[in-house]
Amino acid sequence: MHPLSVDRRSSIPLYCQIRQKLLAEIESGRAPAGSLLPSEQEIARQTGVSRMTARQTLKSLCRMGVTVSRRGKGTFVARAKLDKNFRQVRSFTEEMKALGLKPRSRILSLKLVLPPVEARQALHIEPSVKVFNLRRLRLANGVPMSIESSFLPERLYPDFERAFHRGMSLYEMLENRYGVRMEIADEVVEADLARAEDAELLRVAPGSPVFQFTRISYLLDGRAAEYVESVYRGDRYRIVNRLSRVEH
Amino acid sequence: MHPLSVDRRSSIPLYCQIRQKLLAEIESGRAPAGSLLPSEQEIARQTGVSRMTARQTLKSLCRMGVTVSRRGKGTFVARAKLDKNFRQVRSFTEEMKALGLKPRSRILSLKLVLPPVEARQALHIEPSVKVFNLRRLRLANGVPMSIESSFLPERLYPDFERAFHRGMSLYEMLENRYGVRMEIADEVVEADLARAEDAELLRVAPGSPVFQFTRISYLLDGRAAEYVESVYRGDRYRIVNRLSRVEH
DNA sequence: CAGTGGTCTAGACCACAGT
DNA sequence: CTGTGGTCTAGACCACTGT
Repeated sequence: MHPLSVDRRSSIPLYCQIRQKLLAEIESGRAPAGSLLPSEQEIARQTGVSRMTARQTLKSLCRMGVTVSRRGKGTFVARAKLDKNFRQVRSFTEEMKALGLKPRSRILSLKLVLPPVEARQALHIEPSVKVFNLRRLRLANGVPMSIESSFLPERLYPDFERAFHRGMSLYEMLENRYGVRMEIADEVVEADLARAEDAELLRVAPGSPVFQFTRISYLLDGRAAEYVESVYRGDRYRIVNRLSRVEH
Repeated sequence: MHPLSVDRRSSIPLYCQIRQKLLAEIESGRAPAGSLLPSEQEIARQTGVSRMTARQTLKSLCRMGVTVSRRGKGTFVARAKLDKNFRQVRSFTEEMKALGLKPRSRILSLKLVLPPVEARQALHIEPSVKVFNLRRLRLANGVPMSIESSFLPERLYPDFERAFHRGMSLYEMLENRYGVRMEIADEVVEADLARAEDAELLRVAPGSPVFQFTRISYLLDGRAAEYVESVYRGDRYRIVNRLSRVEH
């Protein structure tokens, strides 16, 4: 294990600097799965930070799923980190890039519509109020991956229909143009069979296995700002998750 | 919002006491989604704890997905907490109880076998070494939910075949009898169609949508201690997840 | 016993948001 | 400007693990 050190003139928080060094040790294989990381005391001694700061480093790694800590024993390296993080709000674009794939989208339709009842309930919208419905086909390296149907309340996104163009990142645009930032999202995943029209777009046989995602995104003030239904190809997509024994 | 207080004679950590009170406010509806919780300073003032302890309370709620914190703004209540937590290592029994369902199991088979190649690779076992294979049908309120096939290395669990009986919790037994505790697990979920023999056990039509779970559980020292393949009925099971904007 | 992480204190300075 | 959460310090006592 390389000796640890920090740069106190840097604007990067000390615990982040130390975390980066420890992550480098782990990713390089110098700290393999099951091995013991330096203790809080030891990190504090080597770097000159206080024990609370050293502790913050180790807790952070623990929450990332990279390590496991046990009182009286120490902090141990867990298995190699997984490529997909199921816990974080991410756009399709971000997710595909993280997997090393080239994302692309095709807009299937963009209309102002009366929302289906599920979207209306999720968005707490009165009957007869219209919302924007954006349907897109999502591709990775040119291969169809999913169909995404977003419902966006009109009052939150005035003039959306004209402002949104192909190739734009929806989340970036909502944040930059409307100052709307999704802070948290609830997602439900179901296993289903591809319906004929979806199958055609996804280029799979009708009745093929698919994931059905339903997502409701919320703002800081608790308002629902997006309702999304997506169909993912079961043969090209998998959910990966790391579980911890304890609730942090 | 009720005034906060703590009992310093209690053995429950102060931040947990405060967290319980805040959770009660949220669950009762007195602190609805989008409302502002007391600030760190305010909690410290009301309870007499230090600001760092008050802070620990709010960070903990944030990590549980109950709140969202923003510098300069405060800590806001997120939507009602979801019933299933996809992040925590849980047995089928624990999970069903959390959903208010009555779990039951039927042992389909328990044999010492040469493991399939996937299990062998996951468990890092040499060819020709045998492992225990426990196959169980899982039921909730009497309705078949899933088929679970666990592969357990013989050397970790001597005499397992004779010690394990129906009705026992596998995880409890592994911990109590063998001192083996799964600290972390990696899980992969795929969408698939029910094969004929699984469909019969699950009482669904062949070709029905199912979730295919693959789980590898690890000990503190990084050793793989369990490889599990499960098939869940797609019509009775759904994955629920809460996503946060930030990586904690 | 010494070493580990878990909790806690009473301060400090900072970046950011809203006035 | 005040108030918020984010980072950080230099101590403290505790529960748990190993020898």
